[in-house]
Amino acid sequence: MKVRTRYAPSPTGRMHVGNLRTALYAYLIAKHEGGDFLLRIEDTDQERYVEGATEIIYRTLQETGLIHDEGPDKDGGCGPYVQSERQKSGIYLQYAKELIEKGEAYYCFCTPERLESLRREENGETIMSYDKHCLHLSKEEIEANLKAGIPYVIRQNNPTEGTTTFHDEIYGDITVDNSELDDMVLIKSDGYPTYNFANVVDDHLMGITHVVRGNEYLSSAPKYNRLYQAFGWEVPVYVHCPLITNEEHQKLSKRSGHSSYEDLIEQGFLTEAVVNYVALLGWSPEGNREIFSLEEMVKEFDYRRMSKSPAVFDMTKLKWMNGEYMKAMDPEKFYQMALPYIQAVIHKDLDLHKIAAMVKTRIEIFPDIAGHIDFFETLPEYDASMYCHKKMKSTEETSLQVLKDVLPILEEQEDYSNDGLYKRLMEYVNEKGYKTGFVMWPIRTAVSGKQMTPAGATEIMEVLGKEESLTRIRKGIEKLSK
RNA sequence: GGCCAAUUGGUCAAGCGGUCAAGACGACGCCCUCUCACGGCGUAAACCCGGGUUCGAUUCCCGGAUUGGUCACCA
Repeated sequence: MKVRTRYAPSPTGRMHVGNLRTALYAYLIAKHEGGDFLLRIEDTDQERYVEGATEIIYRTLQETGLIHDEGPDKDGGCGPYVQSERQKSGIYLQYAKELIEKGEAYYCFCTPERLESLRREENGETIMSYDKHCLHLSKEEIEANLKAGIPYVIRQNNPTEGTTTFHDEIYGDITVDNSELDDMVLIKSDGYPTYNFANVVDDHLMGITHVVRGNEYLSSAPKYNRLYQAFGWEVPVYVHCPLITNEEHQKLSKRSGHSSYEDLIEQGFLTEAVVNYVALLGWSPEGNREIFSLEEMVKEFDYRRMSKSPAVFDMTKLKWMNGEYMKAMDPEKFYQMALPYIQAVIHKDLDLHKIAAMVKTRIEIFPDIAGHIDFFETLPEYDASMYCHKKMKSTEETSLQVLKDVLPILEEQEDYSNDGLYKRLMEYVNEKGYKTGFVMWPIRTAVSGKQMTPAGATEIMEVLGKEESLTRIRKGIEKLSK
């Protein structure tokens, strides 16, 4: 049978990295087997619906390369793929009624007030379990209530004795007492299905073979089994993904600042790196490789190698991985992407290609660029003590001497290419019997005003050009002469 | 609190009864070097705690501890 998985997000905002990973795994499981990956929009909660959120979903899937085979915009014969549209056709109510016929569900007319009285507080958490009050309503009472237009929901009728076991590919068999199974709402009083119900109905109708979802649904999974059984449907393969947490081992929240894909992109991360990194949180390939393109992941992915325990989202490692992608990137593409960050700092007419190349192996994320190249634009204020460097054996005195020696040489020098400058300066170095750094350190300091730079002295001068380089060196001499 | 799950270095993780317990990030050190980075080499750093089972447990079983998830007319 052809593998079919789906990603079924709610349009409530940006795509959380946990959701992104779930979507990724669903995609990989399907594609690894040559199956189909579908997109279904679960918008049954009109209150939480966020304008534009559906577009974010499309865009994110597009950018990350998780291309769906079927979805609202790609009819594969299982449509509609938006739950609110499916709802209009009345399918959920129809299936719920089928369950009522079978005695697996029942109408509930309980008021919010009565429900409220069922709540209790436990460790600051409000918890509630329904008492099957309306299960015992007579046929006549139900008819009367319905006729009177009293608002109702439809609840699942779960047994109170025995146990239910369901199987998860990652977590194995999980058995719970049926007494733990609450009579969850299937159809809300507004006529919309709940997530739990719509999910089961739609997954079945759309022929989903592997249900890939977050581990937070693990505890409600037994109820799903009961639903499938009640319908007499085949239970799909469940693949629950371990949680992704923040550094404090708490569920990633919007507050984390890096909880969504778009947050990360705004922070200067590359899509490929984010996808690659997130894939490795909760899954490990065979062997020691860590850098994978999406295509390579499709080939390698085996959900049996997923882990059960939650993983901390480690920004430090993501940054490292991003740096790896930066270094591996095509130079021209890197230049294009880095350009806005460079131009935010450099307004002079300098060779931006060269500057981009300098910075390529030195940054992890794009915003790092500014701190590396700001000195090209203007020479920062710096202290004369910066000329002292014990390893280069240079002091303020020796630096002054070197700069004075070198100034006329550089004034004469016509070829301001990196190679040309280096060659000429090395002549001076050799002539004097100095160490290279002894001469280069003061020059680089004068020309950049910084402790560290993304390039050597001569390379910087090449970009700065003769005039500016000389100005800065003279300024250095002046500073050291005081 | 009930239920469920998880538990290997700071983090991601390999391991699936016998290993000096992989690898990666990070940290630290060395080399390379016109600074910093890149690159190369290396060091430190872990099986939550008890009981079993077994000739032998990180690995299997049972308890405990800890952490997390869940207990909505949200998904």
